Amino acid sequence: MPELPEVETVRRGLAPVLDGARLVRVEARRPDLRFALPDGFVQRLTGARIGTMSRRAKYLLAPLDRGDVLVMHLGMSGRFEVASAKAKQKPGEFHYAPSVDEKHAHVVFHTEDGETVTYFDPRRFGYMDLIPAEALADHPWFKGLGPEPLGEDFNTAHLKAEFAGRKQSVKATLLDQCVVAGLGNIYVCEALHRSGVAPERAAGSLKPKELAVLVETIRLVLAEAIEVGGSTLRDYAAADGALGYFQHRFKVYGREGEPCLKPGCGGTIVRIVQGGRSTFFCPVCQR
DNA sequence: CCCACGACCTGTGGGC
DNA sequence: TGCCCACAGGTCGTGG
Repeated sequence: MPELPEVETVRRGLAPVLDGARLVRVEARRPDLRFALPDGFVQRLTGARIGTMSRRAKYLLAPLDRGDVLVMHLGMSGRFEVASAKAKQKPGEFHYAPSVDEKHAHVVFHTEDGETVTYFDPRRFGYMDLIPAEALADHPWFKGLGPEPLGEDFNTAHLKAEFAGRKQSVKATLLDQCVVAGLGNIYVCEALHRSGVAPERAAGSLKPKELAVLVETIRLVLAEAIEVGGSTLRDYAAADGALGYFQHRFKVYGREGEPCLKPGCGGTIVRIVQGGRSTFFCPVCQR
């Protein structure tokens, strides 16, 4: 479920292997993911050294010493697996089974240190591109992006300005990456539930107090998810090297028909469809 | 300009 | 057991 917390968790899992690493071999096992891989993808990466892995919204960024930035988006089903050379030396502790999903292993990066990073993506909604560093900010994928929800530019004043006069539902508005960058279907549902705001409300109808609560709640929900991802990341790393998915107990998402977990609420979670996507909420405590 | 909706692609799980 | 449909974390383009 690659929303911001998952992408951040993936970044943290890849950083120890890719930060400062030189790529000695790159395999593009098919010419395209969601979009065609850029011209010379393999050649432009082979021999390049990666700087420090970073993240913007749901994009992973690997800056190269040649001036390009390798930009990666996980789409719906993208994930990485790391096969560590060191890990292979301790077969009792680590076990990597590269053939489990060979069919969807679309891109493979080999580092000078003997590490292998494999990108899997069954649905192929993910994508990669090489973009000159100086052109990143003006690139269509990044130009209109809203602030990072965990940064200081995301605050009540920002949300007030973005929500002002909007008739669109607050659910759909929060999914808009131009309003705030990195939220997805799950964490919007979770943040609205925790804030006590009904998803069908027009964004422009939220009161200042509700906006303030929403800002703080979004931060909390994402920060907690990153924390969970961090601890799960250690488990995964110890188990099989897979990155990108982890367990999380959600309060509303996927809980249709189950009792609301807000203390004293007593409501039942319902599922509706907004913009073709499922929204889960409690009609009792979300108003 | 704003918004709803279908498309993209494949896998999985539930119901019959 | 097998088949068919609904649905799945995200964007992007089209059309009203």
